[in-house]
Amino acid sequence: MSNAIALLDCNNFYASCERVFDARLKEKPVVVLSNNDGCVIARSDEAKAIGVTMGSPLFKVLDLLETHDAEIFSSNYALYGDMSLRVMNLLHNFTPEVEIYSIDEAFLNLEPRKNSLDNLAHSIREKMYKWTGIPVSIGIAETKVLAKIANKRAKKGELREKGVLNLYRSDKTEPILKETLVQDVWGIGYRSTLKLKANNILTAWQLREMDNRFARRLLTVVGARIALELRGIKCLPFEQVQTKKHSITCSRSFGQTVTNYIQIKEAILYFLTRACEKMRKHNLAANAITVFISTDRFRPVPEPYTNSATYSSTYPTDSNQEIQEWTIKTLERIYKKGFDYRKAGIILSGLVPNENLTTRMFDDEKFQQQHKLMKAIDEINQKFGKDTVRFGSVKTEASWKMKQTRKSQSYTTNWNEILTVS
DNA sequence: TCTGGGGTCCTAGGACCC
DNA sequence: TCTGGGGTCCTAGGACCC
Repeated sequence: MSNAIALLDCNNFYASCERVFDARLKEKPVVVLSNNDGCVIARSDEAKAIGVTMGSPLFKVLDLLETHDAEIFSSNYALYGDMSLRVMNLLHNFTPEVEIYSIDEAFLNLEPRKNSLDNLAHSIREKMYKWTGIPVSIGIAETKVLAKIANKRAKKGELREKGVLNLYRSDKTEPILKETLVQDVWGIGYRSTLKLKANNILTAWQLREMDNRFARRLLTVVGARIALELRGIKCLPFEQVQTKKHSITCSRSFGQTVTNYIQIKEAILYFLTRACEKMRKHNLAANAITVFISTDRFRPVPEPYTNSATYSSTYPTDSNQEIQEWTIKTLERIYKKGFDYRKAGIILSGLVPNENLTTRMFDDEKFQQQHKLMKAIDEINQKFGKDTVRFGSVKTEASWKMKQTRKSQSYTTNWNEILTVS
């Protein structure tokens, strides 16, 4: 018998994290904002109930939130990352086969012993709440795509209280697929929905029943796989080992528009510093960098301009100095005078392990020295705080800095901000 | 005034080789 | 330069996810 797949999803994860450490927030609407305090990216049930929608710009819902005495937070990724780690680690107490899919979701590969799936799911849910304070929902089915649907359903209506729905070999699957709209199927986005609707395919059940060659022609192999998964045929592999990173991005919308080259360059080099730190933390080196800049998406001045360019090198490196040179060359190719820029970023790609990098034909000694220097700088900054040591060309305070005026404390990751009990 | 950021996978098309 | 099929590798762009 083929294994059952369970999807565990933390309810309203960021909002729930904030709640764990602040008793005041119980039964109050809570929302968490994106970077720059721009959009709502997480909502407690109470916030959903008063009509705050996912992704709404804060300025559009601020009145509503204040009327209902809601609590508003800037995102605190250190806190959420740490809470995620706790949840994921605990899962291994229940089953060895865990695939961490995102910060708040994991797939479990379960042997379908009779009547035990439901019990196991309920037990995970209860213990997870007791141990971490995070409420979770669990959906179970034959495949990942079906488990996603079961999970979504487990959060709805009467099932919400129980938080578990098991569709593995269940006769409830068919009626549920008939009620599920095609745009609510995992992997079917806006574009695919339009194509499916044009062909009169509106429900998950109709997608399941599609001729597979037609599905492939309309939606490529991606869509064809989803259709098969809906039939209970596993097409998406269960991946326990974390696959290696392929790219590292750092980008921001600016607090205000930036016009001059010097400031754009400062911002870009700041992003580069952050991305390189992350890269070395994962023991990686890059051989390519992409730089992109863009005018305001909503109010472009004088007209829309977005551009990007990539620099590829023969040798991968993990040295800031070297990548900085690539970056500046690349930025010069796309920067145009006379535009008000609102967003910029960089992507490091061609990532390889940074141990035993190929010996260079020229300047190898210089490169090895830089490699060691970077290691030393990272260690100092780790110990004494971000940017204690930095390159002279990299500024830390500037007009493009992020707005974050509503951040909670780093309860779990910073000794100075640990929870106080009185 | 105010509208996020970080990823992956797939495909088509170009460059190049035999 | 043309004639031809078959193959790989790379990149830009599209689509989707959390």
